[in-house]
Amino acid sequence: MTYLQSLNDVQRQAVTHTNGPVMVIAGPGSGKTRVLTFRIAYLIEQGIPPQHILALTFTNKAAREMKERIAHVVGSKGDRVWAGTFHSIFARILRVEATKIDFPPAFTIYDRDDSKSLVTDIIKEMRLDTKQYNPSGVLARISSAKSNLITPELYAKNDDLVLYDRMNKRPQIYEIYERYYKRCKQAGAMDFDDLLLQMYRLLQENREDVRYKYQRIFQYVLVDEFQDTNYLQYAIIKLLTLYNGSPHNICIVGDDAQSIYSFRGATIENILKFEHDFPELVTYKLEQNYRSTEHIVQAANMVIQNNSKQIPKEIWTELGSGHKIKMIKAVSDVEEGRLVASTIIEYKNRLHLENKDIAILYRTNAQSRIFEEHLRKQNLSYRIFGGLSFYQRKEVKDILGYLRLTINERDDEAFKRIINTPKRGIGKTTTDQIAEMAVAQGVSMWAILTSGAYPAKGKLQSFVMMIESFRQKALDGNAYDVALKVAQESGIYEELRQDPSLEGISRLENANALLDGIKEFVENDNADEGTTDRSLAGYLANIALLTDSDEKTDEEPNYISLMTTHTAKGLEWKAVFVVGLEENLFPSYMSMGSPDQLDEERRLFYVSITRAKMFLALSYATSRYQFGQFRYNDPSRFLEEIDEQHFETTVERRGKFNMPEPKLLADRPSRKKDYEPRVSPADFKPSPSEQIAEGMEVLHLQFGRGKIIAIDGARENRVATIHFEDTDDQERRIMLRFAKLQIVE
DNA sequence: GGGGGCTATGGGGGG
DNA sequence: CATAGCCCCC
Repeated sequence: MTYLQSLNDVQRQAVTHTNGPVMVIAGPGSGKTRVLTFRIAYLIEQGIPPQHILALTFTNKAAREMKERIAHVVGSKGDRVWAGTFHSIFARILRVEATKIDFPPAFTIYDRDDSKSLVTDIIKEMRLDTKQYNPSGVLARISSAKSNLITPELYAKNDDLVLYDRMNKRPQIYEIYERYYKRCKQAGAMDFDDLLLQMYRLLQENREDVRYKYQRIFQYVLVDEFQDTNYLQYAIIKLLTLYNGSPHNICIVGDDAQSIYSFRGATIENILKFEHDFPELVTYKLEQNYRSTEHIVQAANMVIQNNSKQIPKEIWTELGSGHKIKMIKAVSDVEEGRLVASTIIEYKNRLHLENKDIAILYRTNAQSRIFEEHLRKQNLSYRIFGGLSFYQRKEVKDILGYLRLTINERDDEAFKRIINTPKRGIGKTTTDQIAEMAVAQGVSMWAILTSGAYPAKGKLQSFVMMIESFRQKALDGNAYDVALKVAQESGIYEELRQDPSLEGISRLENANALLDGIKEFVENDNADEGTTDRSLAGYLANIALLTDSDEKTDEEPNYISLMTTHTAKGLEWKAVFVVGLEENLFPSYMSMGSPDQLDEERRLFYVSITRAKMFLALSYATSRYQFGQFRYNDPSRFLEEIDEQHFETTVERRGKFNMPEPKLLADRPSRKKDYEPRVSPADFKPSPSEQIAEGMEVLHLQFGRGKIIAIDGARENRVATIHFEDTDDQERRIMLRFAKLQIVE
């Protein structure tokens, strides 16, 4: 057990305290993954059979890393540990137990697009307005209800929820939820939340035999990133660990300061409830940071102190004071891209860093483009994580749609996707009629075609026969055989081959890559991802839960990483650039309204800066193109929370913080959420910028009515000084090239 | 009834 | 800047 010697005292205690409830509060870089994996290895060495250990994580990457490191210590028997994401472990169990909760074993997993399209259909069927009942918003309500274990029946009976919806002029959400729930069930489909909700139902509802079975299997339960669990996830964990006679062998690991997923229902309440539910709990705090040098750690400590609620702890490091934080200021998003790219080149030369040592972290995916352009210009190789996943590309989803309908004939979302893809002359009118009949009769669209309810003649007949031939193939062939037949006979291959454009070629490559992936899956008997199910259904379940960051790449692994701050959690690099540090972007304008949400943005910033081992650079742009408009934002409040002793350069300061190009900014920082248009966009007709002159009265979408006091600069660079009476009587300087202004007659 | 092109609209983070 | 809805033509 030599590995135990590599741990510090607290880490070792957390590893070897195996019986009873344990909570490990693990600061950034404090060796959390080591503790988790060594704990599992230690359990196995103590004689606990690996198949009785359950380790739940939030990402596939974390699960994979854990499994690899367990295998490193205990060898191949580590493979039998139940280690995976909540969603993948539950999907695996649900597939085995599906019939007990009235789902087909080959149930479909609806992704976000499927869910959204179904919700949109339902809203339209109910003859409601899709603007008032914005599908994403409705889906968010449904998702949040599910995460809080509120079924459609409970939703309708819940006064708070119903009142809230009524106040928001969406009183029928409860009914949409009801219909949505029924339709998923009818389609033999589960959305991401259902993987949790149905798992709960499986264990809870009159299924004592099933519950006992899994309580017996999972004798030791570990939960990573516990601060990110929602009410429902904790409810499931309790069903597995909190019962009469339970040894309470549960270990939760997390850090309240790194809780960044409340938007998907995560609640810090779970930590408080955990202490209450398991009173004999023993807590260990990992406070020594082995990742970053002092300026970074202290800056992080300072930032997080501004949050009101937190478990007291002080992160410290022995790695020396290290380098100070670099501040990069740009006048525009484009300049920010250029400066970051040139700083990277300088770092590489001066500090001998490689691409793989460097990351650029941004708040929103939309920011990636500019950095991408500049890195390419400088011949720096990079990889963008997140964004459109491989499995979300059209050509890939089309093939997957056929495979889905092949194994689950009730999968209406797949049906709608492929009925006329590629074009085979079955149009909207026909599809709508089939869909309408299916809803009216409470059966699947496929059933409408095959029961004779809708005469399947000609093109429809051929479609039915084609799908049936795929089903036949699925019976006597493997997943790859079916996929190949689909690609060839559906017409997808043909269509892609006929597209000679670069984009078309790349789409054909994607289709081929998908087939290769399926082949690999079929041939790989080692069950590396904890899946022993090599069937088509097994394949589809597996990839439904993969994200972009899980994909393998052929490229040599020496690239600069670009990803969102959320995706970066759990990762580390020698040099980290956190970019776009502006009010309304980071913190996001969506979070400006509530202190709780601002605290979460701050935790996100805390997570971001603690990814850096040696070099941290923070950047912002005073103006950026956003939502089709040039906008001016103040530097992020988070920057002011770091003491200037931690910054590399002392710059001329304006108040606490220096603001470049002060002339382009309003007199005082305007930290207001006045992003509601002051002028109705429907009535707004921007005038050509050449026509705008001194003395005119103009309208601006955000700032409202104003008078042009002066114009200076020439041609493209004309800047108008405008006095807006609607917004705090402020004067703003706006570049006419970008501003959209309407002249008032 | 089906297909293609255009306009309008909305836009956060993820399994 | 991407997708949905709409209009017009076949």
